[in-house]
Order: sequence, then structure tokens, then C-alpha cells
Amino acid sequence: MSDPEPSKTTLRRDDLRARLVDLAEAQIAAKGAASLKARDLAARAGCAVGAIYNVFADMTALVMAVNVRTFARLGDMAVMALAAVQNAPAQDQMIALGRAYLHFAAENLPLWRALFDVAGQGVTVPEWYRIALADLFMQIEAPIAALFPHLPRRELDLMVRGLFSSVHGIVLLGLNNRSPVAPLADIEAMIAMVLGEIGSR
Amino acid sequence: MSDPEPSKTTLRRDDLRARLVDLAEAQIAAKGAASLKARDLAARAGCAVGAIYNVFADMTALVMAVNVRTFARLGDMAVMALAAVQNAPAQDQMIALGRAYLHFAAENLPLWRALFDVAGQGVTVPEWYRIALADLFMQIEAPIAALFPHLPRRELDLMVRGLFSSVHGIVLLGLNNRSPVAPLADIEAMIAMVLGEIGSR
DNA sequence: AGGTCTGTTGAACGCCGTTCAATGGAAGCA
DNA sequence: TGCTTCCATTGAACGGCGTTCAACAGACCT
Repeated sequence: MSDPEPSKTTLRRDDLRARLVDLAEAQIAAKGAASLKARDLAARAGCAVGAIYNVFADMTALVMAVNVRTFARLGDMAVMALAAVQNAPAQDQMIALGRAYLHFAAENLPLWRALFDVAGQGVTVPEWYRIALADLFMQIEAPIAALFPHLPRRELDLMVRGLFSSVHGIVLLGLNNRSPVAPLADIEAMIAMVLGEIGSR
Repeated sequence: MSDPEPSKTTLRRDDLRARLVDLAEAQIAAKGAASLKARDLAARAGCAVGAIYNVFADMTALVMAVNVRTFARLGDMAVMALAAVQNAPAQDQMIALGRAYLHFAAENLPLWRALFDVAGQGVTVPEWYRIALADLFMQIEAPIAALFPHLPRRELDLMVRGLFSSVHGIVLLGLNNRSPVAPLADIEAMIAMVLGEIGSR
């Protein structure tokens, strides 16, 4: 009633957008972000190459749209992982979050990589990217704050960023250099060591 | 005398190789690895595009050759940084190494990034890449071993990799998300916090 | 000096993201 | 409903990329 009755073209546009993001997500998940090609995508979506550019500024914007979804799933995962250990000691909560991050990355490897190889380029990182990261930080702030009750706000912020970055680095290099038989358990052990040592100071 | 007198063509080949690596290094340092183009490089080197492929299998191999140099400088830097604090307590040595790594990355940002965005792709990482990383780890193993004398060999290895990865992650995200006025000092503080807390357990 | 062979050349190839003149169909009006 | 206007959609074309290869030139051996 109150809705201004969206026009047919707008409907098709939104439909195409959704279809493109779905297909791009599937492609990245299957073969990595580098394998995402405009022509191939258009063929799969049943539209012309040019149509993509009616909906997205360029291919990077499309990858970003996929990344929004991945970020959201990552956030949900963090909430659930934290809920599962809400009565455990704080350092156990931290370690559980770190392990959850590792498993999310391992099980969504190309999508997870796409989050950062867009950010890694000389391209200016859009504002909501930092916000999405900041949201992640908020999730993990509570257990860290519990471990360091004396820490002033500013130092606590640095500690949160520092510990997240540490886990991120361990997961990144761990999954990159994965030698044939190097198991996830080693990466888990590194996370537990670094966070465990911190927790028990 | 004993040398088998290198042929003229071999001389030119080696000369060209050196010139190409020099130019590629300068280009990456100035404008990033993505700005390295075959035609542009050939023009600067005063040779045909095809000549590049007589010396390197492809452009990636050329970037790798630059990366070898960067790895070597990185290793030298680690040795010097460690020598400068050889009488300090072990955790101070670790923190000094971490800060040295940060400054190397900040002062050689595009070259440092090139080290990892080659490794990051789906391309199989060549063997000497892991070896170069392992060499770096050896440099930093001593102070860590001093801090954890009780740790068995295998766990010590994981601790070394874990702590290096942590510092790497802090530097990576710290330099990526660098907001307009976020100083290096914040990144240094994160490194000191993570390593300092570890050292004082 | 002449013949072979190999390093060198740069135009051409295939693929990429992106653009834009041409087109077809939706929206507004009589 | 029929006509017109306008804009979304199309896909051939563009510029630029890494890489190749037939043609060429110069080095090496006899």
C-alpha cells in the first residue's frame, strides 16, 4: 500500500544484482577470486557483459558485494562460537574464537582470501570495510577486557587489534605454507600457544 | 684460468638479467608490483619484450628474482637488529626484532608486499620460498628458545612460527588499515604488548 | 670465409575489463 | 489503444595486458 510500487526495470535490476552476486560467490568459492571473469559471469547469468556495469561500477565492486556476505557470515560465526563457550574462562573463550576463525578460513578459503586481497591492493579501502572489521573486534573485545581489567581504553583497543591481527597472521601463513601433511592441528596449536601464554600471564 | 671463459652471449644474458632485476626492483619499490609491465620494462631495459622471456620463464619469475633480493635484505636486517641487542634480556630481543620487522616493512612497503602477494596466489610456492622463510625463523629462534628452555623441539618450532606469524599479522593489518593519522607507534605498541605479555609469563 | 646454429626481435595472438552507438521495450500521453 | 519518448540493455569494439613464434642477425666452429 504505502510502498511506491517498484517499477519493472527496478525489479529486473534487483533480480539481476542478486543473481550476479550469487554466481560470483559460487565462482569465487569454487575457483578463487582470480577466476571471476566478466564474460563468463554474464554467460552464466544469461545477460550481456554490459549489463553487469548497469548494476556494479566494476568487477571490484562485485567482489566487494560478495565480501559483504562473507563478512556477515564471519560475524555470525563469531557470535555462535562465543555463545558456545560463554561460561568458560576468558582465555578459553579467546582460544575458542581463534580456532573458530581458523576453521572459517579453512572451510571458506577462497572467499576468506577475497576479503583481504581486495583490501591489499593500492585501492583505497571503502569505509564500511573498516567498520566491518571494527564490528568483528567488538565481538572479541569482551573476553580480552575480562583478562585485562586494569587496561585503559586505548591500550585495550590496541590489545584487541593486536591479538586479532596475531591470530589472523597465524591463520594466513599457516594456510598459505601448508605443506602436504601439515595438519590444521598445528595451526590450532600455534593459536593456543600464543593466546594461552597471553592469558596466563 | 680455471674458469671456462664465459661466452659472449652468456655475458649479455647475465647482463640483461641483472639489468631487468634492477629495473623491476626499482619499479616495484616506486609504484608497486601491479605496475610492473613487460613492455614498459623492455623499453627501459632497451631490449625487446621477447628478450625478457629468454631470461625469465614469465613475469612472476622476475618478481621472484626481486623477492630473493628482498628476502636477503630482510635477513641481513634481522641479523643486524639482533646484534644490536645481543646483551639485552630475551624478551627485549624479541620485541626489537619485531620492531625491526615493522620498520623494514614500512620503509620497503611495496617490495615487502610483493614477497607475499606472489605467495598468496593459487600459484604453488617454490621450495626456496619456504626455505627463505625458514632461514628467517632460525634467526629469531634463539631468543625464543631462551625464553622457553623447557619446551620440546616440536613445540618450540610451533612457537617460533606462531610468534613470527603474529608479528607479521600485526604489521600487515597495521600497515593496511593505516588511517590518516594512525602512527607507526601504535603498531609498535601492539607488537610490544603481544610479545611483552608472552615474555613475562 | 662460409655454414650452422642459437640468441634476439617485434608483430601478432588470445584474453582481459570496460565502453558506447545502436536497439528494443517500458512508461506516459491522447 | 496507438503513438511517442526515453532509458535500460546489448554485444561488437577498444585499449592494454602477458605471452608466443616465424623471421632475422650475429656468434661460433671448421
